[in-house]
Amino acid sequence: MEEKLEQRHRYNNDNVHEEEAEKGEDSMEHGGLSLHHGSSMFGRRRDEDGGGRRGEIREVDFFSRDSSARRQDSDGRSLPGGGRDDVNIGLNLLTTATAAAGATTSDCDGATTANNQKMEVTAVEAELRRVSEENRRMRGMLEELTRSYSTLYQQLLQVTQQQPHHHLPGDLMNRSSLAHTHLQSSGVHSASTRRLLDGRASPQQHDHAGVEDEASDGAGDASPSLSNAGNNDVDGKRRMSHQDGAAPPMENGEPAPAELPGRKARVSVRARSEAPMISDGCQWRKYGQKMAKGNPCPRAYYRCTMAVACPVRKQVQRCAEDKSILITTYEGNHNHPLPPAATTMANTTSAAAAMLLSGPATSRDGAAALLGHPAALFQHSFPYASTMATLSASAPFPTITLDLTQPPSAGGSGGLLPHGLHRPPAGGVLPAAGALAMPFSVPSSLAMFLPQRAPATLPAGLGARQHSVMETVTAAIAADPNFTTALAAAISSVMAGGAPPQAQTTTPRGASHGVAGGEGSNGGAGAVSSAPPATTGSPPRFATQSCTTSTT
DNA sequence: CGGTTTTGACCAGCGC
DNA sequence: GCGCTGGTCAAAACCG
Repeated sequence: MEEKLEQRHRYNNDNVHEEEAEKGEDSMEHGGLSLHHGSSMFGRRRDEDGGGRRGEIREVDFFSRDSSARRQDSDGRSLPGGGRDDVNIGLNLLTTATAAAGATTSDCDGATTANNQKMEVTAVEAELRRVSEENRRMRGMLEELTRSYSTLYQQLLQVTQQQPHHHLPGDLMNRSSLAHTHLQSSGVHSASTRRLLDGRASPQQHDHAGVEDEASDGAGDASPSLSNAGNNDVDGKRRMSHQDGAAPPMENGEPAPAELPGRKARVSVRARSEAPMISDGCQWRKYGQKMAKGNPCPRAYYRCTMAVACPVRKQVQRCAEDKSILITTYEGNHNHPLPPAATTMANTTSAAAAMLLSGPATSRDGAAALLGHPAALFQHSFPYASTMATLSASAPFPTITLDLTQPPSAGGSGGLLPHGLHRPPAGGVLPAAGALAMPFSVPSSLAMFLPQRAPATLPAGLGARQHSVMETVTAAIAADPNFTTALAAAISSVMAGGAPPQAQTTTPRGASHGVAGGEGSNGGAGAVSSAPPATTGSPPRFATQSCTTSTT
């Protein structure tokens, strides 16, 4: 517990440092901002309401003044006396009455006082009535909101339920994540709902999902992670030894995710970014760097450090063909709660990984064959995200590539186009940028993970942050014919703290940050499994020293 | 001082 | 067996 707190604290501090050093915004802040933004959707409304309410209360408290002001505004001239008509009239009348009474009876002081008190009581009662009415109205609004949420959620479930069973694993995972996010965000933890979600899991996925849920609960937070896909192995050697197909045993006492033998999924996220790093909401530590064959830019290896034994790793490398593209490959499951900023990407990558692993393919080549339906599944989950399931000829793991290099603007209609499945060039897990260019635009919810997009796509730096939550929602909706699903996804991202507004670019630390060419981070992927702290903000720094990267 | 990055060494798998 | 490659380790350097 204390460890977690410490880690979070550290996370916060780090983010703060990064922000201060770089863009002035860190992932945590993103998280915070995201939350703000996220809540702003409702919160703003609430604020407005509150303001209105406050205004109303002020009216009550300073009624005469407000009334006067209104008068002046509407009439265009000041009506000092008239402005107080409503309120003062009463007083005047009272005074008049009192005076009149006084005229008849000289000892009216006691009566006057009594009348004043009576008036005060009446006023207070009236105010109480008004406040009560206000409360009733607010309660109604809350109920309406709750009802709307429930309805939306039900619709989401229905939509996802309509999918063919074989699509369930990934979908379930995604839905589960969404649900968890929603539940967490709304503070509603319905056991029945969870059961419903878990129960829908395919037999294979069911156990895993259940276990994961439990684990997540234990952690006090859902931890969408890459995957169930897989590779929980903490160390590469173990992973290597598991390549024979044996499912990873247990990790941290947690049963390894159900995964088809011989398959280890990886989720690769391609994001166009000139920035050194994109933050995916997680905290990473670089543990190695290698020059990869066929790519002038070194490949950096990162390990998630948000939890002591988190098995999630990621590789960051710039695309050889297009150095403006960062390729981040995620592997493994987070065994810890993720910050809000990390959930969206985590959900996305989890779904992708699960989809890849849940396919019928039993061999590497077979995996390629399975790409068809997973893509469909993924599209269902994230219709507006382009996905390309690719299988590397050289990699022992099936890899699905999420291409987020297309500008959101292209997306609207593009999202409706069928996905193309590509086989990566031999010898490379990651397809060339050109070859992989996809017809789909990046969903706003995911776009937020892109550090800095090409000028055309997103305003660099702070500008990107100015995207509103509503933009995210509308973009998602616009990109998806399925309103419910899109809305759910958008809300999920918002509630998860992935406020679009912040371009989550991780800021590189120190000189390493920059990447000129290097691998920056991209965290985008992180989301995949990790969504690191996003740092946003200030203009990216480019270090000329190396192509590699940075941490998020 | 503690955490992160750098970087050369080491290990394992694979193809020839 | 050897070389290549991918991936990881770990000591030293670096940084806040």
